[in-house]
Amino acid sequence: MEIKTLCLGILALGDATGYEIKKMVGEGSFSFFSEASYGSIYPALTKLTDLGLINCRVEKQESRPEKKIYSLTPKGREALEESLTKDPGPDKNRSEFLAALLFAEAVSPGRVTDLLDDRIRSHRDKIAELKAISDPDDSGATAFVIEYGIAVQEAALGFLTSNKHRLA
Amino acid sequence: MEIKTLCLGILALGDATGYEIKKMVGEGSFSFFSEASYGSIYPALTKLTDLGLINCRVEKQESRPEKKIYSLTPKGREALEESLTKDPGPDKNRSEFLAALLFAEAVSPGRVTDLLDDRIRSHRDKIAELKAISDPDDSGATAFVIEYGIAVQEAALGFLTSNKHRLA
DNA sequence: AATTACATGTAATCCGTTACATGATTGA
DNA sequence: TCAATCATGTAACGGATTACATGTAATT
Repeated sequence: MEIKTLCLGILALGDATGYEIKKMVGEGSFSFFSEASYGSIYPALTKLTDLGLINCRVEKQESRPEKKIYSLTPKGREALEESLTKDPGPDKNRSEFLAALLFAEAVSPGRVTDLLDDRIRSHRDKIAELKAISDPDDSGATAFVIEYGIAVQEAALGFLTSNKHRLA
Repeated sequence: MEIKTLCLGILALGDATGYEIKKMVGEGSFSFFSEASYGSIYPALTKLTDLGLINCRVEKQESRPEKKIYSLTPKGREALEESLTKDPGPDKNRSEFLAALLFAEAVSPGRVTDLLDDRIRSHRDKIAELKAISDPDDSGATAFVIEYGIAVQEAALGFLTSNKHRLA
Protein backbone atom coordinates (compact mmCIF):
# COMPACT_ATOMS: atom_id res chain seq x y z
CA MET A 1 0.00 0.00 0.00
CA GLU A 2 1.41 3.23 -0.96
CA ILE A 3 1.50 6.11 1.43
CA LYS A 4 -1.29 8.01 -0.30
CA THR A 5 -3.78 5.18 0.16
CA LEU A 6 -2.71 4.87 3.77
CA CYS A 7 -3.49 8.56 4.36
CA LEU A 8 -6.79 8.26 2.54
CA GLY A 9 -7.75 5.29 4.68
CA ILE A 10 -6.80 6.93 7.95
CA LEU A 11 -8.81 10.00 6.98
CA ALA A 12 -11.76 7.73 6.20
CA LEU A 13 -11.76 6.85 9.89
CA GLY A 14 -11.78 10.49 10.91
CA ASP A 15 -10.22 13.88 10.23
CA ALA A 16 -6.59 14.28 11.20
CA THR A 17 -3.47 16.39 10.82
CA GLY A 18 -0.20 15.17 9.34
CA TYR A 19 1.25 15.11 12.80
CA GLU A 20 -1.56 12.90 14.07
CA ILE A 21 -1.25 10.53 11.13
CA LYS A 22 2.40 10.12 11.92
CA LYS A 23 1.57 9.30 15.54
CA MET A 24 -0.98 6.71 14.44
CA VAL A 25 1.37 4.86 12.13
CA GLY A 26 4.23 5.18 14.59
CA GLU A 27 2.55 4.30 17.88
CA GLY A 28 -1.15 3.64 17.49
CA SER A 29 -3.14 0.73 16.16
CA PHE A 30 -1.40 0.97 12.78
CA SER A 31 2.07 0.69 14.17
CA PHE A 32 2.49 -3.04 13.77
CA PHE A 33 1.63 -3.23 10.11
CA SER A 34 2.75 0.02 8.57
CA GLU A 35 5.19 2.84 8.98
CA ALA A 36 5.82 6.27 7.51
CA SER A 37 7.88 9.36 8.18
CA TYR A 38 7.03 13.07 7.96
CA GLY A 39 9.06 13.21 4.81
CA SER A 40 6.50 11.02 3.10
CA ILE A 41 3.31 12.01 4.90
CA TYR A 42 3.36 15.77 4.34
CA PRO A 43 4.09 15.60 0.62
CA ALA A 44 1.39 12.92 0.23
CA LEU A 45 -1.15 15.16 1.94
CA THR A 46 -0.28 18.07 -0.32
CA LYS A 47 -0.57 15.85 -3.37
CA LEU A 48 -3.92 14.42 -2.30
CA THR A 49 -5.24 17.93 -1.72
CA ASP A 50 -4.15 18.97 -5.21
CA LEU A 51 -5.98 15.95 -6.59
CA GLY A 52 -9.13 16.93 -4.74
CA LEU A 53 -9.23 13.67 -2.79
CA ILE A 54 -8.96 15.38 0.57
CA ASN A 55 -9.37 18.94 1.72
CA CYS A 56 -7.77 21.01 4.35
CA ARG A 57 -9.04 23.42 6.94
CA VAL A 58 -6.60 25.48 8.95
CA GLU A 59 -7.03 25.95 12.65
CA LYS A 60 -5.18 28.74 14.37
CA GLN A 61 -3.77 28.11 17.79
CA GLU A 62 -2.16 30.54 20.17
CA SER A 63 1.51 30.00 20.75
CA ARG A 64 1.58 26.92 18.58
CA PRO A 65 1.94 26.45 14.84
CA GLU A 66 -1.27 26.30 12.87
CA LYS A 67 -2.96 22.96 12.51
CA LYS A 68 -3.94 21.70 9.10
CA ILE A 69 -6.81 19.37 9.56
CA TYR A 70 -7.48 17.16 6.58
CA SER A 71 -10.70 15.41 5.68
CA LEU A 72 -11.76 13.01 2.96
CA THR A 73 -13.82 14.34 0.06
CA PRO A 74 -16.46 12.22 -1.72
CA LYS A 75 -13.99 11.86 -4.57
CA GLY A 76 -11.37 10.66 -2.11
CA ARG A 77 -13.77 8.14 -0.70
CA GLU A 78 -14.39 6.78 -4.18
CA ALA A 79 -10.68 6.53 -4.87
CA LEU A 80 -10.22 4.62 -1.62
CA GLU A 81 -13.07 2.23 -2.41
CA GLU A 82 -11.54 1.65 -5.81
CA SER A 83 -8.13 0.81 -4.40
CA LEU A 84 -9.70 -1.55 -1.85
CA THR A 85 -11.13 -3.71 -4.62
CA LYS A 86 -7.61 -4.82 -5.44
CA ASP A 87 -6.03 -7.89 -3.90
CA PRO A 88 -3.91 -6.70 -0.97
CA GLY A 89 -1.29 -9.37 -1.70
CA PRO A 90 0.82 -11.16 0.88
CA ASP A 91 2.36 -9.34 3.83
CA LYS A 92 5.91 -8.20 3.58
CA ASN A 93 7.68 -9.45 6.63
CA ARG A 94 11.23 -8.34 6.82
CA SER A 95 12.65 -9.90 9.91
CA GLU A 96 16.19 -8.99 10.76
CA PHE A 97 15.82 -11.21 13.76
CA LEU A 98 15.15 -14.43 11.84
CA ALA A 99 17.94 -13.69 9.41
CA ALA A 100 20.34 -12.94 12.26
CA LEU A 101 19.35 -16.16 13.98
CA LEU A 102 20.01 -18.22 10.89
CA PHE A 103 23.37 -16.61 10.25
CA ALA A 104 24.46 -16.43 13.87
CA GLU A 105 24.22 -20.19 14.18
CA ALA A 106 26.81 -20.46 11.41
CA VAL A 107 29.27 -17.78 12.46
CA SER A 108 28.61 -16.71 16.08
CA PRO A 109 26.81 -19.52 17.93
CA GLY A 110 27.26 -17.69 21.22
CA ARG A 111 25.10 -14.88 19.94
CA VAL A 112 22.04 -17.09 19.47
CA THR A 113 20.94 -17.11 23.10
CA ASP A 114 21.14 -13.32 23.38
CA LEU A 115 19.20 -12.90 20.18
CA LEU A 116 16.49 -15.22 21.46
CA ASP A 117 16.27 -13.61 24.89
CA ASP A 118 16.09 -10.09 23.49
CA ARG A 119 13.37 -11.16 21.12
CA ILE A 120 11.33 -12.81 23.85
CA ARG A 121 11.53 -9.59 25.83
CA SER A 122 10.45 -7.46 22.92
CA HIS A 123 7.50 -9.73 22.18
CA ARG A 124 6.35 -9.33 25.78
CA ASP A 125 6.68 -5.54 25.50
CA LYS A 126 4.78 -5.45 22.24
CA ILE A 127 1.97 -7.56 23.66
CA ALA A 128 1.69 -5.28 26.69
CA GLU A 129 1.63 -2.26 24.40
CA LEU A 130 -1.09 -3.73 22.20
CA LYS A 131 -3.16 -4.77 25.21
CA ALA A 132 -2.89 -1.22 26.52
CA ILE A 133 -4.42 0.26 23.39
CA SER A 134 -7.03 -2.45 22.89
CA ASP A 135 -10.54 -1.49 23.85
CA PRO A 136 -12.83 -4.39 24.81
CA ASP A 137 -15.92 -2.25 24.12
CA ASP A 138 -14.99 -1.80 20.49
CA SER A 139 -16.45 -4.54 18.37
CA GLY A 140 -15.20 -3.18 15.06
CA ALA A 141 -12.24 -3.66 12.78
CA THR A 142 -9.84 -1.64 14.93
CA ALA A 143 -10.23 -3.99 17.88
CA PHE A 144 -10.11 -6.95 15.51
CA VAL A 145 -6.82 -5.81 14.06
CA ILE A 146 -5.27 -5.20 17.46
CA GLU A 147 -6.37 -8.60 18.72
CA TYR A 148 -5.01 -10.18 15.55
CA GLY A 149 -1.71 -8.53 16.36
CA ILE A 150 -1.79 -9.84 19.91
CA ALA A 151 -2.57 -13.37 18.71
CA VAL A 152 0.35 -13.34 16.30
CA GLN A 153 2.78 -11.88 18.82
CA GLU A 154 1.73 -14.43 21.41
CA ALA A 155 2.23 -17.30 18.99
CA ALA A 156 5.73 -16.07 18.21
CA LEU A 157 6.49 -15.64 21.90
CA GLY A 158 5.12 -19.08 22.68
CA PHE A 159 7.17 -20.71 19.96
CA LEU A 160 10.36 -19.04 21.10
CA THR A 161 9.95 -19.80 24.78
CA SER A 162 9.14 -23.45 24.21
CA ASN A 163 11.77 -24.04 21.53
CA LYS A 164 14.71 -21.91 22.54
CA HIS A 165 16.39 -24.88 24.19
CA ARG A 166 16.85 -26.34 20.71
CA LEU A 167 19.32 -23.65 19.73
CA ALA A 168 20.66 -22.37 23.02
CA MET B 1 19.18 -5.80 7.02
CA GLU B 2 20.68 -4.52 3.93
CA ILE B 3 21.12 -6.69 0.93
CA LYS B 4 24.88 -7.02 1.35
CA THR B 5 24.57 -8.55 4.79
CA LEU B 6 21.89 -10.87 3.50
CA CYS B 7 24.24 -12.14 0.78
CA LEU B 8 27.08 -12.50 3.24
CA GLY B 9 24.85 -14.52 5.56
CA ILE B 10 23.57 -16.80 2.83
CA LEU B 11 27.12 -17.43 1.67
CA ALA B 12 28.06 -18.27 5.28
CA LEU B 13 25.66 -21.21 4.96
CA GLY B 14 27.29 -22.39 1.75
CA ASP B 15 28.62 -21.25 -1.60
CA ALA B 16 26.08 -20.01 -4.10
CA THR B 17 25.54 -18.12 -7.34
CA GLY B 18 23.51 -14.92 -7.64
CA TYR B 19 20.78 -16.91 -9.30
CA GLU B 20 20.63 -19.35 -6.41
CA ILE B 21 20.53 -16.57 -3.84
CA LYS B 22 17.57 -15.08 -5.64
CA LYS B 23 15.80 -18.44 -5.53
CA MET B 24 16.45 -18.76 -1.81
CA VAL B 25 15.04 -15.37 -0.92
CA GLY B 26 12.17 -15.76 -3.36
CA GLU B 27 11.04 -19.31 -2.68
CA GLY B 28 13.19 -21.05 -0.12
CA SER B 29 13.43 -20.83 3.64
CA PHE B 30 14.19 -17.12 3.48
CA SER B 31 11.11 -16.23 1.52
CA PHE B 32 8.87 -15.33 4.41
CA PHE B 33 11.18 -12.83 6.03
CA SER B 34 13.15 -11.24 3.24
CA GLU B 35 13.04 -10.44 -0.43
CA ALA B 36 15.41 -9.20 -3.11
CA SER B 37 15.60 -8.84 -6.87
CA TYR B 38 18.41 -9.51 -9.35
CA GLY B 39 18.80 -5.78 -9.66
CA SER B 40 20.02 -5.64 -6.10
CA ILE B 41 21.69 -9.03 -5.72
CA TYR B 42 24.13 -8.88 -8.62
CA PRO B 43 25.46 -5.41 -7.85
CA ALA B 44 25.80 -6.37 -4.17
CA LEU B 45 27.84 -9.44 -5.11
CA THR B 46 30.15 -7.36 -7.30
CA LYS B 47 30.60 -4.83 -4.52
CA LEU B 48 31.33 -7.47 -1.90
CA THR B 49 33.92 -9.03 -4.19
CA ASP B 50 35.62 -5.64 -4.64
CA LEU B 51 35.70 -5.28 -0.87
CA GLY B 52 37.34 -8.69 -0.51
CA LEU B 53 34.50 -10.03 1.62
CA ILE B 54 33.62 -12.78 -0.81
CA ASN B 55 35.36 -14.28 -3.78
CA CYS B 56 34.24 -15.72 -7.00
CA ARG B 57 35.14 -18.79 -8.97
CA VAL B 58 33.81 -19.24 -12.47
CA GLU B 59 32.48 -22.57 -13.62
CA LYS B 60 32.05 -23.20 -17.30
CA GLN B 61 29.03 -25.12 -18.48
CA GLU B 62 28.25 -26.40 -21.93
CA SER B 63 25.34 -24.73 -23.59
CA ARG B 64 24.58 -22.55 -20.59
CA PRO B 65 25.99 -19.28 -19.37
CA GLU B 66 28.93 -19.48 -17.01
CA LYS B 67 28.21 -19.83 -13.33
CA LYS B 68 29.82 -17.47 -10.89
CA ILE B 69 30.03 -19.27 -7.61
CA TYR B 70 30.69 -17.01 -4.68
CA SER B 71 32.15 -17.93 -1.32
CA LEU B 72 32.80 -16.10 1.91
CA THR B 73 36.37 -15.04 2.71
CA PRO B 74 37.69 -14.89 6.30
CA LYS B 75 37.36 -11.12 6.06
CA GLY B 76 33.75 -11.52 4.99
CA ARG B 77 33.08 -13.81 7.89
CA GLU B 78 34.45 -11.20 10.26
CA ALA B 79 32.29 -8.50 8.72
CA LEU B 80 29.24 -10.72 9.12
CA GLU B 81 30.05 -11.49 12.74
CA GLU B 82 30.48 -7.80 13.36
CA SER B 83 27.10 -6.94 11.88
CA LEU B 84 25.43 -9.69 13.89
CA THR B 85 26.50 -8.05 17.13
CA LYS B 86 24.02 -5.27 16.43
CA ASP B 87 20.46 -5.36 17.67
CA PRO B 88 18.32 -6.64 14.80
CA GLY B 89 15.47 -4.33 15.83
CA PRO B 90 11.78 -5.07 15.47
CA ASP B 91 10.36 -6.76 12.39
CA LYS B 92 8.92 -4.66 9.68
CA ASN B 93 5.50 -6.01 8.95
CA ARG B 94 3.77 -4.23 6.17
CA SER B 95 0.37 -5.75 5.89
CA GLU B 96 -1.82 -4.44 3.12
CA PHE B 97 -4.41 -6.90 4.31
CA LEU B 98 -4.82 -5.44 7.80
CA ALA B 99 -4.91 -1.92 6.45
CA ALA B 100 -7.48 -2.89 3.82
CA LEU B 101 -9.59 -4.57 6.48
CA LEU B 102 -9.59 -1.51 8.67
CA PHE B 103 -10.46 0.83 5.83
CA ALA B 104 -12.95 -1.47 4.12
CA GLU B 105 -15.12 -1.53 7.22
CA ALA B 106 -15.44 2.24 6.90
CA VAL B 107 -16.01 2.57 3.16
CA SER B 108 -16.88 -0.83 1.63
CA PRO B 109 -18.28 -3.14 4.34
CA GLY B 110 -19.25 -5.71 1.71
CA ARG B 111 -15.58 -6.18 0.87
CA VAL B 112 -14.67 -7.38 4.36
CA THR B 113 -15.85 -10.97 3.93
CA ASP B 114 -13.95 -11.41 0.67
CA LEU B 115 -10.83 -9.98 2.20
CA LEU B 116 -11.09 -12.37 5.11
CA ASP B 117 -11.80 -15.43 2.97
CA ASP B 118 -8.94 -14.69 0.59
CA ARG B 119 -6.62 -14.26 3.50
CA ILE B 120 -7.66 -17.50 5.14
CA ARG B 121 -6.96 -19.27 1.88
CA SER B 122 -3.54 -17.72 1.49
CA HIS B 123 -2.57 -18.63 5.05
CA ARG B 124 -3.45 -22.24 4.32
CA ASP B 125 -1.34 -22.15 1.15
CA LYS B 126 1.59 -20.59 2.95
CA ILE B 127 1.45 -23.18 5.71
CA ALA B 128 1.40 -26.01 3.17
CA GLU B 129 4.34 -24.45 1.37
CA LEU B 130 6.35 -24.09 4.57
CA LYS B 131 5.55 -27.63 5.64
CA ALA B 132 6.75 -28.86 2.26
CA ILE B 133 10.19 -27.32 2.71
CA SER B 134 10.53 -28.18 6.40
CA ASP B 135 12.82 -31.08 7.15
CA PRO B 136 12.12 -32.91 10.43
CA ASP B 137 15.66 -34.34 10.46
CA ASP B 138 17.20 -30.89 10.62
CA SER B 139 17.63 -29.77 14.20
CA GLY B 140 19.30 -26.49 13.36
CA ALA B 141 18.32 -22.89 12.86
CA THR B 142 16.87 -23.42 9.39
CA ALA B 143 14.24 -25.83 10.68
CA PHE B 144 13.68 -23.59 13.68
CA VAL B 145 13.00 -20.61 11.46
CA ILE B 146 10.61 -22.53 9.23
CA GLU B 147 8.70 -23.89 12.21
CA TYR B 148 8.56 -20.39 13.66
CA GLY B 149 6.98 -19.28 10.41
CA ILE B 150 4.46 -22.10 10.54
CA ALA B 151 3.54 -21.28 14.13
CA VAL B 152 2.93 -17.64 13.28
CA GLN B 153 0.92 -18.42 10.15
CA GLU B 154 -1.20 -20.92 12.05
CA ALA B 155 -1.94 -18.40 14.80
CA ALA B 156 -3.06 -15.87 12.21
CA LEU B 157 -5.20 -18.46 10.46
CA GLY B 158 -6.70 -19.59 13.75
CA PHE B 159 -7.56 -16.06 14.78
CA LEU B 160 -9.19 -15.29 11.47
CA THR B 161 -11.27 -18.44 11.28
CA SER B 162 -12.55 -18.13 14.82
CA ASN B 163 -13.19 -14.38 14.69
CA LYS B 164 -14.37 -13.70 11.16
CA HIS B 165 -18.00 -13.81 12.28
CA ARG B 166 -17.34 -10.59 14.20
CA LEU B 167 -16.85 -8.61 11.01
CA ALA B 168 -18.65 -10.62 8.37
C1' DA C 1 19.09 23.32 31.89
C1' DA C 2 17.58 20.04 28.90
C1' DT C 3 14.41 17.17 26.75
C1' DT C 4 9.95 16.07 25.00
C1' DA C 5 5.74 17.28 22.69
C1' DC C 6 3.56 20.13 19.46
C1' DA C 7 3.52 21.28 14.33
C1' DT C 8 4.98 21.76 9.40
C1' DG C 9 7.80 21.33 5.65
C1' DT C 10 12.02 20.61 2.11
C1' DA C 11 16.27 18.64 0.05
C1' DA C 12 19.70 15.27 -0.30
C1' DT C 13 20.35 10.79 -0.41
C1' DC C 14 19.82 5.94 -0.30
C1' DC C 15 18.04 1.70 -1.66
C1' DG C 16 15.62 -1.13 -4.28
C1' DT C 17 12.38 -2.57 -8.00
C1' DT C 18 11.07 -2.74 -12.90
C1' DA C 19 12.17 -2.95 -17.27
C1' DC C 20 15.49 -3.82 -20.51
C1' DA C 21 19.14 -6.76 -22.86
C1' DT C 22 20.86 -11.53 -24.25
C1' DG C 23 20.63 -16.40 -25.22
C1' DA C 24 20.36 -21.69 -24.96
C1' DT C 25 17.67 -25.77 -23.38
C1' DT C 26 13.89 -28.51 -21.81
C1' DG C 27 9.32 -29.84 -21.05
C1' DA C 28 4.28 -29.20 -22.00
C1' DT D 1 5.39 -23.79 -30.42
C1' DC D 2 5.35 -21.61 -26.28
C1' DA D 3 6.50 -21.10 -21.69
C1' DA D 4 9.66 -21.92 -18.11
C1' DT D 5 14.31 -22.64 -16.28
C1' DC D 6 18.92 -21.53 -16.29
C1' DA D 7 22.17 -17.43 -15.89
C1' DT D 8 24.07 -12.67 -15.73
C1' DG D 9 23.93 -7.96 -15.84
C1' DT D 10 22.64 -2.54 -16.47
C1' DA D 11 19.86 1.75 -16.53
C1' DA D 12 15.92 4.32 -15.47
C1' DC D 13 12.89 5.25 -12.21
C1' DG D 14 10.30 5.45 -7.94
C1' DG D 15 9.61 5.72 -3.21
C1' DA D 16 10.86 6.49 1.24
C1' DT D 17 14.11 7.78 4.97
C1' DT D 18 17.36 11.03 7.04
C1' DA D 19 18.85 15.18 7.97
C1' DC D 20 17.96 19.82 7.82
C1' DA D 21 15.20 24.06 9.02
C1' DT D 22 12.21 26.63 12.53
C1' DG D 23 9.92 27.80 16.77
C1' DT D 24 6.99 27.58 21.30
C1' DA D 25 5.62 25.55 25.71
C1' DA D 26 5.47 22.25 29.17
C1' DT D 27 7.73 19.00 31.82
C1' DT D 28 11.70 16.86 34.27
